[in-house]
Amino acid sequence: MASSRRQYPFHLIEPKWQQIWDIQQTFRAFNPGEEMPENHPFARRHKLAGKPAAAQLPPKCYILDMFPYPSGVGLHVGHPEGYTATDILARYKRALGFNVLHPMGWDAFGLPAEQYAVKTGQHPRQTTEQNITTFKRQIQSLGFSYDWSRELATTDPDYFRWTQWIFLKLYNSWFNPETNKAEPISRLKFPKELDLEDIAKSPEALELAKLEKKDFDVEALKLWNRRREYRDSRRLAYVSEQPVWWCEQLGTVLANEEVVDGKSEVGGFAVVRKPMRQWMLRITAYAEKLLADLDTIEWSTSLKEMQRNWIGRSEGAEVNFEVEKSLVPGSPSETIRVFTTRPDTLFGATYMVLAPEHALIDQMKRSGVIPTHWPAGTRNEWTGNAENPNDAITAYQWTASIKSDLERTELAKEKTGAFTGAYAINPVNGQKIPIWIADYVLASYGTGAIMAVPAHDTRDFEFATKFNLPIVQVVQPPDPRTDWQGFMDDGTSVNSTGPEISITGLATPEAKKKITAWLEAKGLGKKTVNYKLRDWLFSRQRYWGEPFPIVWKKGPDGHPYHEALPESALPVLPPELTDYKPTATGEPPLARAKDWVNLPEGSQRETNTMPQWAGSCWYYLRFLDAKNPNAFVGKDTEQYWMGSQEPKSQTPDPKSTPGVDLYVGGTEHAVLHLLYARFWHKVLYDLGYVSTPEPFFKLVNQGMVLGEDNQKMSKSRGNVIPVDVPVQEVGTDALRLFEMFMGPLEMVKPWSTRGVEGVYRFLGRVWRLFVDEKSETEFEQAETTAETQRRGELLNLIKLDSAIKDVAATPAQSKTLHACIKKVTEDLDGLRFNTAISALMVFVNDAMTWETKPVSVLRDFLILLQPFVPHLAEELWAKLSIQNPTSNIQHPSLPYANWPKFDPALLIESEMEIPVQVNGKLRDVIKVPADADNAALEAAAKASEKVQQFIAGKAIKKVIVVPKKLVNIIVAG
RNA sequence: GCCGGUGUGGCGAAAUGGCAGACGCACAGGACUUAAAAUCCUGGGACCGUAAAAAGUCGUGUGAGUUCGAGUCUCACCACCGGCACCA
Repeated sequence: MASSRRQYPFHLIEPKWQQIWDIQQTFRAFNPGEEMPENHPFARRHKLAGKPAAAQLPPKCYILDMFPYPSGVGLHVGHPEGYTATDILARYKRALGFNVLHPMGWDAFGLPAEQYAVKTGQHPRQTTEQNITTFKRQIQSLGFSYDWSRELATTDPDYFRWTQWIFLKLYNSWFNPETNKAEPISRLKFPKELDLEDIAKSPEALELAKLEKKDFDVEALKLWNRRREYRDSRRLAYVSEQPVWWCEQLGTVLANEEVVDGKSEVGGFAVVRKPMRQWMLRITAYAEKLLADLDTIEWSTSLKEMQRNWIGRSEGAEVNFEVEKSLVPGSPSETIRVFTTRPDTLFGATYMVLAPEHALIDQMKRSGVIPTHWPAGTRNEWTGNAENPNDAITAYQWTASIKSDLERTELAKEKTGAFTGAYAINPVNGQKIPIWIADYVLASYGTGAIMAVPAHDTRDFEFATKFNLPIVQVVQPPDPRTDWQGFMDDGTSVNSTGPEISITGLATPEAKKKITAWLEAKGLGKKTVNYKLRDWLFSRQRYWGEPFPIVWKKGPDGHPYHEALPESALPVLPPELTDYKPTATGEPPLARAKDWVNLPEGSQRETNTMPQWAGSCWYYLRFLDAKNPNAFVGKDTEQYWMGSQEPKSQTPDPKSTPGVDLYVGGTEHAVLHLLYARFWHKVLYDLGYVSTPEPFFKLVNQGMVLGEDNQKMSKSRGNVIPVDVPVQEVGTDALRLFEMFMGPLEMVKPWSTRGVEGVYRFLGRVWRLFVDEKSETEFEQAETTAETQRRGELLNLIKLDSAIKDVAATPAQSKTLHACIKKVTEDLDGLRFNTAISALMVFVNDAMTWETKPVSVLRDFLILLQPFVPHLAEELWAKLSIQNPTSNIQHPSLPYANWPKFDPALLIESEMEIPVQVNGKLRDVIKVPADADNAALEAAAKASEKVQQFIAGKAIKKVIVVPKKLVNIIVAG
């Protein structure tokens, strides 16, 4: 292809316009109150030059891409798909009159730069900056209309100081269940026993006493400690010692969301459960809001479903089972609390299972509920090889603890467990049921304990079958032929009558209601909602991330506690290191910087860093006000860009939506970034820092672009096409156009080099629709001899085709144009880029045959073309303007030219072609006047010769006439 | 296993319940050219026909249904893609 003649001089046109846009700052978006340069095309379009901008700005439109992680490899042709879609929309919305915010930045913290640093000693900042340079060059070569003045990187101290600031807001807030929102921690009410009765016991008094007398009130200190613990345990950012995912190869802990199939999402390394002290964010407090508010936003069903599944809400009941009293006199009674979604099956509970890590197990050992010998009548398959219950439990707990979760899930083909020797009492019928421990019950979900109903739960059924435990039917399937064993759906309760309560004969929903009410009345349980969602593990043992604005101190009794740094201490910069590995003792790399860690007054800095997701949780807010030194975003600015606004009555009539108007990105962030960002946004909303409860009003996932071989693009397959290749060979405009022409945005679709050439040919046709062939030949000859730096000017040699005249359009030409306007406009509104492009092609195919080409028609066409193919459209627009100055005076800048409005009157035909069917089969197409009434249509249809062949001599039973559409004649026989 | 999505020519794909295959790729024929490239014009679902047409029949994963009429709506099934997966 390289040897063939260029379709048009894109190699000169594209750099030329990118430079003009850059110098003119064409796509700079203006904030309320910002001064606008006199000659900026946006100011001219909206007549805002020299006026106070605040009140005058047109409605906003915020169009956002998921900002990339700048890897060293650069972009391949799959990357620009989403960027192209948003850019087309941004340019379209500008033409409609919106104030469009379309920014780009870098999600730049991350593991690859750090791993490279460990290997080579090169500072991650240096690697990151190099990668950003590469990415930026490539993205800029694609001609997107980003406002680069708002560019940001999450690794900039001016950025992450506000990430740390938001962390302080989380740290200094708690979730008040009464108001159902986050509130400052200062408003936390202490329980009575922790209330300060005596000012002398206040922390301040305590500190004074300590300093002056080297002595303190022990009681006051205890109270002070307990108050602090109480408060710290309720913060939205809190420290917790609990089993977390530890990845040895990555040298860090990971969040639930970052662990896939028992392996790290990054790198696919093994992960193990390990109890560690970690920072957590209380996302579970927002489970209900995160779920409910999905109904208020326009996301794809599949994406919403993914979030719903991840949040995993289930309604059910908690039920208390008394453990059968121990033989030790005077020992306290114990209760096992279980969660079930099927309280209606309570009569079928024939045993109980505790997770191996359940805290009650140790307590039961201590209280003697667990017997020292196997109870009489214990079956052989229940005891295994263990001498006594204690040994059995200890052995099983040990086996379970050394299993990784990979083994626990992947190898769990067969159920395992151990009998504790103890029994519980089923509250509905007083029956004694054995208590087991088994790792198919997870400590982290519900109460960590279950009542097992083997008749109506697959897992319980498997377990009961293996260990020979009783299986009792309590639900009758609606269809009597269905086997009740393992029947899990709704049916009718049977065998469900006890001394105080009966639900026999009730349908499942009623049975649930009745038994739950009874449990509540007896104090034996209550209606409960459970979520799969866990709190967000928020610390990482890494170097290249945001340090926590937290220090650790020791109380007078030596007890460590944490404290937030003041806002004035932000940003907390990471220390300079030469070695980026974790320490030999397994501490994070930051711990190597002793001078940094140990503060003069004796406290120590937190050495964990935040996860990569922190920076991306709020970057869309920083874009609004990227340079603001005083706030993470200015209040008026936030309200303008994120708040919903009444549509202003002007032409055109744009409407704004709350939050980001359009967010486009890959589906890989469904339960990571998109859930975390919603969570932070809701906290900021509760605290009054943002105007909307949801950040992203409309979200579209672009489908993946596969390699030409229909496989996902990857280095190992060797099918990766870097963006630079098509940009060199056919230009950015052709690349952009093909990205959108391949098919619907959301679909997965394969790359096609031939296809790119096809749209490139189309652009050549557009070019030839406008330019004079002779002048182009002269240009080409001049180009071969000209010096490189003068070539850009040679474009001026190219003249417009002499058929382009400043004359009125013929009716047929107007019709072609307006059909195109209608289709492109409607398709852009529906994000159907591929069909919009086909409409542009239809227009060009027709216009190529015109003997005279009216300037006004071509100008409107260029406005339609401009969002897709901005460089070529600008070049042709400029030529039209130069050669037809009078007619273009009110259109100085193509990106801000008014989007044409389609006139339905121009599309009305005088004659129409109407298909005629006989018995539903097409037999003829007849020409009729457009205003023909039903009777005339019917008569014309019957008069058709072809139709006559099928209806002659037959009885007409019925005639269906659809005005302007079709006639269908139904005949007998 | 559960949830979501998608099945239409050789290929990417279009079609408010109303002419299936717009637009493009690939292909074939022609024009221009010494020739090629580029460009322009023409053709095209399959089958059956025919010198060539016309006419006809069948066609949107499979099978049923609703309807004057179904790619589109309903039910059942099959295949592929994505997500979740001992979550009680």
